[in-house]
Amino acid sequence: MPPARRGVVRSESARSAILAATSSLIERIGYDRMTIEGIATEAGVGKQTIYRWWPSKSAVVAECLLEGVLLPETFAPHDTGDIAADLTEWLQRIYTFLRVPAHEMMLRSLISASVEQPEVGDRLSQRLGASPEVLTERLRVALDNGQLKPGTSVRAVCDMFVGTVIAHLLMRSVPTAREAREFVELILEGAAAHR
Amino acid sequence: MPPARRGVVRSESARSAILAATSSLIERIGYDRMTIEGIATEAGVGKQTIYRWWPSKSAVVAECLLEGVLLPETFAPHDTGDIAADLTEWLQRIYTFLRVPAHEMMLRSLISASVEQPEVGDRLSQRLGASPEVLTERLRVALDNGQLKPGTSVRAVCDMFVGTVIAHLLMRSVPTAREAREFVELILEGAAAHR
Amino acid sequence: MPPARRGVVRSESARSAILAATSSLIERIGYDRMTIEGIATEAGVGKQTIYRWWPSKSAVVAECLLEGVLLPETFAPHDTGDIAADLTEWLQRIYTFLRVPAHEMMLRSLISASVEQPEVGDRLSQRLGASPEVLTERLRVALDNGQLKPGTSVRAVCDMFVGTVIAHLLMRSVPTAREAREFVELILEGAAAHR
Amino acid sequence: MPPARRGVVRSESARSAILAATSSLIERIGYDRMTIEGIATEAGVGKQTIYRWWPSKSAVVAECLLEGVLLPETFAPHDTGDIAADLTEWLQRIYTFLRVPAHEMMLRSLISASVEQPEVGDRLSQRLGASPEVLTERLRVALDNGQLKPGTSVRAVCDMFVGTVIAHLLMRSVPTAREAREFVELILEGAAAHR
DNA sequence: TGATAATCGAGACGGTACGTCCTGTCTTTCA
DNA sequence: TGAAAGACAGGACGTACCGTCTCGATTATCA
Repeated sequence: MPPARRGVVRSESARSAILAATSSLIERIGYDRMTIEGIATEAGVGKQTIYRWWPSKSAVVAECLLEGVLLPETFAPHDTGDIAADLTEWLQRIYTFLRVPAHEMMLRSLISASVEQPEVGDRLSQRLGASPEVLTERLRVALDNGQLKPGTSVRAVCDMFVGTVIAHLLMRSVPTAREAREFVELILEGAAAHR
Repeated sequence: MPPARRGVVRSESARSAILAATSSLIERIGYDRMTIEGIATEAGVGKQTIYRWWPSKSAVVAECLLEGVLLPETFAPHDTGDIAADLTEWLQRIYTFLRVPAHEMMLRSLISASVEQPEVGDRLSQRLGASPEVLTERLRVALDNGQLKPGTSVRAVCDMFVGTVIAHLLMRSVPTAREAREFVELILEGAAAHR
Repeated sequence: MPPARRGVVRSESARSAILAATSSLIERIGYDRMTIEGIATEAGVGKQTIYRWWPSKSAVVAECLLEGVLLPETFAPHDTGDIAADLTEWLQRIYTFLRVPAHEMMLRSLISASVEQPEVGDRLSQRLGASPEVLTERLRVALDNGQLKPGTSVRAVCDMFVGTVIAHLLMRSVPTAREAREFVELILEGAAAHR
Repeated sequence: MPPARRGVVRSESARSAILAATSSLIERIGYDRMTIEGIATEAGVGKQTIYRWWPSKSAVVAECLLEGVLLPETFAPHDTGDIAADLTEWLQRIYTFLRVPAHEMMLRSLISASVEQPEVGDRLSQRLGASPEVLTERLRVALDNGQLKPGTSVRAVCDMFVGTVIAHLLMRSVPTAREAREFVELILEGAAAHR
């Protein structure tokens, strides 16, 4: 039997207030201008309560992403059987989301956080649907169906998708729906089974 | 004719000392931990001299990139006639560069700076060779040679290359030389002229 | 033949603009918050033009006092033959002047300047009429008339008058007309010829 | 009942270190050249800890005076029964003290501080012994003894003493012992009961 | 049923950096 | 060649946060 710790347990209400405050602040003022003190005040919590459970601002953000407090929608590609159509629609959905300035800023904030904390980057690409569990799965299905050329590196395709989204965020140029389609075609033709 | 301003002109020695100090600091401690005061001290310059000419830390970094003080090598792809070989070699050169931890940190720093200042992002991709002036040119040659399928969006290909490099930086996973080759093949097959 | 100095001579208009600006600023914001740069801007003059001719802010103020730009009225005691009445009226005139807040602040400013530059203190007491040339003269007349006891130290009486005014300025308690009269009586009885 | 504040209380050690540092600096370099940053460094304290408890440099000085950290001796006049002798000795003691350059500078510093903060002026005259509690008491005794003329304004006499000391400080002319005696005689004769 | 132990809110603390303001010097151009 | 304009190195300002700490109050377990 473990030594069975004594004393008050961690307050769930404090924890969720912190995550909510973080989420709210990152949307309103962005990651860089958000401060630990600001989070604490917004959450009605002592600063120490944050430092007790998280080592850094970026760690709090990472947990926000994990909990879905931040970026609640998950951009998983659908499966209609047509891989090109599915991916195009998925990419367009992401770009549509990014056309809302608050969303664009928030995602750019998450890139900042990723620089400090790689974990945030992982969770971010997970949310975008470009994670092993989601996009990979969809691509594997396409591979099995013969829609992709055997031997295609699923990971490379993922990286390309995530990378391009990030590159566009950094350069502040969200592509049009048409460009998104061209982009998918470009990649898929490389990976397509040449019938 | 302009009113012909009177008084001392901007000091070139102060300007270059600031850029040199910025470059040195970003390599040694990274963008986030670098401060304006630190730059001023390192450059032997008053803080105000920095604020007089640049609005922010990221703007100084942008000018460093422009001047080639930071990241002096330009990763332009060669032109041996074989587009696949050239791009592979180019990508491998970048990844080799990134395998030096100081370089990796510096590029990650530049991503941080890009979040604040889109201009840094532009200059960064320029330095990586993935700019209209360099990579584009190489791709256009390949297009003309018939090595690429007509109608291929050169910009999309560029974005993909830059994006992937950035994605790998954020996730701290620099690909091997073999993965770099696979990656080029994947993209180029999509864009290749099907002979 | 004298060496006949060449070039533009000192600009009188610049000099007077500087004194006027100093005077205006000291009235509006007080000595401590007034800056050399502020004077230069207000006077439409280069900073160096001030530094060329005066060693410090307080020296400019001293010259303002000397020129009568600042504190133009001179508070000389009259001579009606009755020394007590004359000094009482004189002191009341000063205290009436000080009851205007802007004047009180200005005089307090001049105390600040005196701490840095004793010359300002001299000029200040001169303006108040408590200088060798004015008050002393009036007292000497009273001495000769037999209104003051022989051997009275005229300088001591002056110091007492100036000192009391300064003490009241520092403690922000400007005496009433009645208190001023009592004050003169107190001093003069000590110095009065006991008939 | 007050809301019973929670959390850490004010650190007494920080407070006294600040007062000690202020006192030391004002003696060494004077009020005007003393800076808040200098005090903080000297006291081994964060700047904010000073700003948290005092609104300005002069307020810190005022508290130093109150605590007796600065100017620890109090120049109270003695009571030997002879009011003239007591006051003369008292004034001479002050002037002897002022003949030490460091002391003279310190008192001049306190005049600077008084301009900004009237409270400093009050405390200063208190320390000089010319406060309601000390000099007044001595004069009242003299009044009761019949050494002073009934109706003499004790406050006026006080103001005159303090004022003269301040005037001499500003004009950098510390009187000799003989002048101090003459001065007391001048005032006291005015207030003396004419036997 | 206390004593013990951990959490909580609050916020003071020693620090670092911010971005602004001013100092006193120096340099350039104009009249 | 004096004056305006204003850049420069330096340094202090007062503010904002950092991450650590201590306080008193509040639970929850252990003895």
